[in-house]
Amino acid sequence: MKTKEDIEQLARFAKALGHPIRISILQYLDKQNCCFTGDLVDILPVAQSTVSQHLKELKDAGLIQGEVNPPKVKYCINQENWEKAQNLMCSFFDIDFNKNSCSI
Amino acid sequence: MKTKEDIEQLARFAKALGHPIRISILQYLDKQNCCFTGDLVDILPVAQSTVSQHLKELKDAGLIQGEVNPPKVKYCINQENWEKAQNLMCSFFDIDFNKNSCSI
DNA sequence: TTTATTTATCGTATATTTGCGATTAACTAT
DNA sequence: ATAGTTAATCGCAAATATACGATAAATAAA
Repeated sequence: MKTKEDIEQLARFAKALGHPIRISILQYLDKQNCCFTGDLVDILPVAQSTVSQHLKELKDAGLIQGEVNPPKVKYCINQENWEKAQNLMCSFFDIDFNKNSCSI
Repeated sequence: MKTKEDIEQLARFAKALGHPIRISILQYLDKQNCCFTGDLVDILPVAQSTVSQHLKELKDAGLIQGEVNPPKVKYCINQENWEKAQNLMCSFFDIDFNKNSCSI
């Protein structure tokens, strides 16, 4: 959380998290590991095109990735960026990741 | 991160964090403990009215609070909601707060 | 080839966000 | 009472976000 780049990256991640539908999508993906667009359309209270749009935003933010499996698309968390978001957020909130180092 | 309310609350917090200027403000407040609007206007690359607007959004989200000290206004982090945001974010990212319980 | 399935994209409408200068409000100090 | 200081608010413009139905693309199945 020192550099301008970190601040901007954190803001981008946070912005992507700034909608209940997108939080729900990420939560579901984290739980299920992966899923198809259709699975999300089934459980979310918005139209299919709207779900697609939110998926695109999460993908643009780098938080998820899609694997085309025609005619379906399988979405997963992008682990690398997910951890990056985690780290930035923890650093921002002063949460010490090494709390559990517990070397006695 | 179970209820609809938690999801919506987290999204509100995240949305408030979704702009570099607001991240910078919160970071500064966290570091300095408190400060006046003018201090922020001095260090941020936007107009005074724009800073005020971002402060209003952070206040509306509950992340900061202002104490009128005419003609100045002193802003601080709202600790209660700050911790709430921390908790929601940690729970969302599956970060165990009790990692440091380390009871041997 | 036609049909069905799934998802992205387009076009559109509406709402929200962002940023600015100008003004107003609320005080202090003179 | 007047002037000065600080910060919020207003009015505006431009950009972005949100949501939807309709359409298109890409493929599998018939």
